[in-house]
Amino acid sequence: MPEGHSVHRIARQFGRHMVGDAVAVSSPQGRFAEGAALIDGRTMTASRAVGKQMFLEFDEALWLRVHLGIYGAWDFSGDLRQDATQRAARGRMGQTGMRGTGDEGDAPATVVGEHEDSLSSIGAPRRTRLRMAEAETAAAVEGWPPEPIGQVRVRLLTDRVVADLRGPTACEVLDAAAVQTVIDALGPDPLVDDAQEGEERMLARIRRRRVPIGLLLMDQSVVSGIGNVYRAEMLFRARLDPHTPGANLPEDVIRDLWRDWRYLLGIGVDTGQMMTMDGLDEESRKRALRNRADRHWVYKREGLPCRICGTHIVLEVAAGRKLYYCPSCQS
DNA sequence: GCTTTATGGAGAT
DNA sequence: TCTCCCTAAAGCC
Repeated sequence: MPEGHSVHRIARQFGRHMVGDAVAVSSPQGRFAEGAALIDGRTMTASRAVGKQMFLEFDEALWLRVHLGIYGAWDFSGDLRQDATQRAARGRMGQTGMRGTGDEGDAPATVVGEHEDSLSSIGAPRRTRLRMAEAETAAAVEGWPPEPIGQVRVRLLTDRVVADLRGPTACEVLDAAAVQTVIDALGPDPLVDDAQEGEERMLARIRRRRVPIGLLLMDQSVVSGIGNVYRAEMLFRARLDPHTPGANLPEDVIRDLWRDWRYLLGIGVDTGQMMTMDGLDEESRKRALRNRADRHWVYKREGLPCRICGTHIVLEVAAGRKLYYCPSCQS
């Protein structure tokens, strides 16, 4: 369940491991059989992310658009090695397979790990494999390519790497014009748009709305990539009442929101985690990495004391989504 | 075992 | 504002 940072990370994964290669495309589950046939065997030529949307280009003509929604996930397995330089640059992500669901470091059980030597008898490339259901994993690690586990909507397979997609909200093949139409409808993304131009776009889109800022930050036509976690955390960091209409916000407050999003997204893409309490001492930082409950200011902390003032964090349902905030600090 | 929950969004009303 | 869809894992007997 990704916000913008993980979608960018996934796009980057495809850029590293599949762009430039011929890809066998299939739909083990069957629900994407027609779409898969359109791009099967083509070479992947580009990988892009805008907000929570990802676009994979095949042979410079057809694009696969994927939106993961709440449940969607990509699982990579196979030979995910890089040369030494790239590997060092990638940092911890290079150590394991990757599940594109968000905080990759969150659940230790998510990654089974590398099996560098375990399959040396068949000379298989080093592979990593996601744990779906524990009992099935051992079998899945054997052989290449691995058997799809669970409901795999799309499988992208090259000589060395396989990527399985499950549970996406959107998965379709588009031409370039249709891709542009989708992108045009989206608000600015700090990793796509020029910093200044993006700031102006977000500012304009917020200032003309009477809708509460708590909803506007989640509106992908206002600004791209913010989800429920970043929404709650950004509002706290700005000490903003979520109910404030966008049009009532001073211009510099909105500019600061854009800059904070740019900042947080950068951290998220670099680390794979939604670290929203920067400036922590080392011990707190380690604790935050170990334990999701220690990672945020307000998200999922309803009823707990605010880290700043001690007031109990409030949970309110807004437009069907859970909104967390401190009624004292954010007023 | 069964129920609940999740970092989304589209479409109907 | 409501309903529905998508799937896996955590939580709760």
